[in-house]
Amino acid sequence: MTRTPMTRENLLPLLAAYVLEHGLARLSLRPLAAAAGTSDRMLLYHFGNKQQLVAQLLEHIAARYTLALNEVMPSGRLESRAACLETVVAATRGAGFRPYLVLWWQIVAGAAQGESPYAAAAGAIMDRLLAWLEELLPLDDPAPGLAARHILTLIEGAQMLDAIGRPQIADVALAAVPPAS
Amino acid sequence: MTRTPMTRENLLPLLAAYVLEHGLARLSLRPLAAAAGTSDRMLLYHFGNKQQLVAQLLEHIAARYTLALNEVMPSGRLESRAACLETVVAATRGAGFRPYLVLWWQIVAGAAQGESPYAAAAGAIMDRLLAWLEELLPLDDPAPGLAARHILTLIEGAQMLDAIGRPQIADVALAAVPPAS
DNA sequence: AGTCGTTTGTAGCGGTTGCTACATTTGTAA
DNA sequence: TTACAAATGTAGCAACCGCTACAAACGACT
Repeated sequence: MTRTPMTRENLLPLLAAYVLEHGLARLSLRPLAAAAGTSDRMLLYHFGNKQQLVAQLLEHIAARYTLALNEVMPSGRLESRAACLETVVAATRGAGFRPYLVLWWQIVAGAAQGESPYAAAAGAIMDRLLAWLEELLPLDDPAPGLAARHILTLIEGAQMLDAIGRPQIADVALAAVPPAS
Repeated sequence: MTRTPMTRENLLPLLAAYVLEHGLARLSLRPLAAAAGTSDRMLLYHFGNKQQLVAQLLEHIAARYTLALNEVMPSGRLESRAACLETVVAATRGAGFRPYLVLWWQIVAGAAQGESPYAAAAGAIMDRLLAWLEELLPLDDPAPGLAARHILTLIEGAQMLDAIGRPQIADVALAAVPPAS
């Protein structure tokens, strides 16, 4: 029964799991600590205060999110922009992504309000997603940078419409052919 | 000095103004009431409890939002899909819309979490925006329903990217030509 | 043996939260 | 004038919040 020392690093996954289930909006230290098998005092001992805890948690979750994407996604290039769009949409609409997406819109809301840790996490995730989209596009695409940004914008709009219960609007929009190629 | 009777109806605009400035995420009754010139007890007297207050507030704000759109937007039809996209983006990127957009992403976050008043408000706003986009498209557009949905999806994706501090991505995406017409 | 960082126990601070109890004042209609 | 419901003032409840204080254990390392 060697008790693991509960450093910041091996605490973060437990905290992230709780946050993915319960969201960031009404996060409070005591239930969070209980879920991770500690006390609020220990969280403050390790992270200083709640702000810093949340900031580190956002970094951790942003990293996890891109890892989750890598697992779900094919590694090779696809044959067209349309295939690229379709593949990403199909993957991110899977049931396993729901918790991430609920959290995602809370992060966006925080970023929109100007809270910098949220904006940083959201920006990092989008940058990663964009780079990853470019690697997915066919090699002969005439303008991969443009295409990737276009597809990303469409996907995010569609995900928002999904989130608020208007997937039909997104479906029609996504069925429309993306620009040439 | 005839004291206005402070019914629910003439209280809502004052409450909405406060919420537009301070957001919904950390809304609490006492500061809200103070801003509207009442007490928390009166708010509960009029609205029953906080949940119902927020629900009515969301309805009110959704209505206001579409009114604000109508004021900013041209009434006639435009000559192309591209012009339509450009016009809406320019209007919603104006400084006057910032408070609405900050609130908007909080509503989306609430909707994504499954809170029904938020989903209802968000859905109503998107439906209205969609109908309004269809009326803006040129009469000779071959598929106005499809075009409106496509443009709406793009716009919302772009607004999210704006909100998180990545307007460059949105710019490139919006510069790409929307599908034929 | 002694040191040091980590973990825990116990307890509480001052503040805010949504909400309620009770008594009182107002405006209006019979 | 009386009656009654709407509106308000004052006061407080129990719960929770982030955070702190102080002291005692623990473990690993020198």
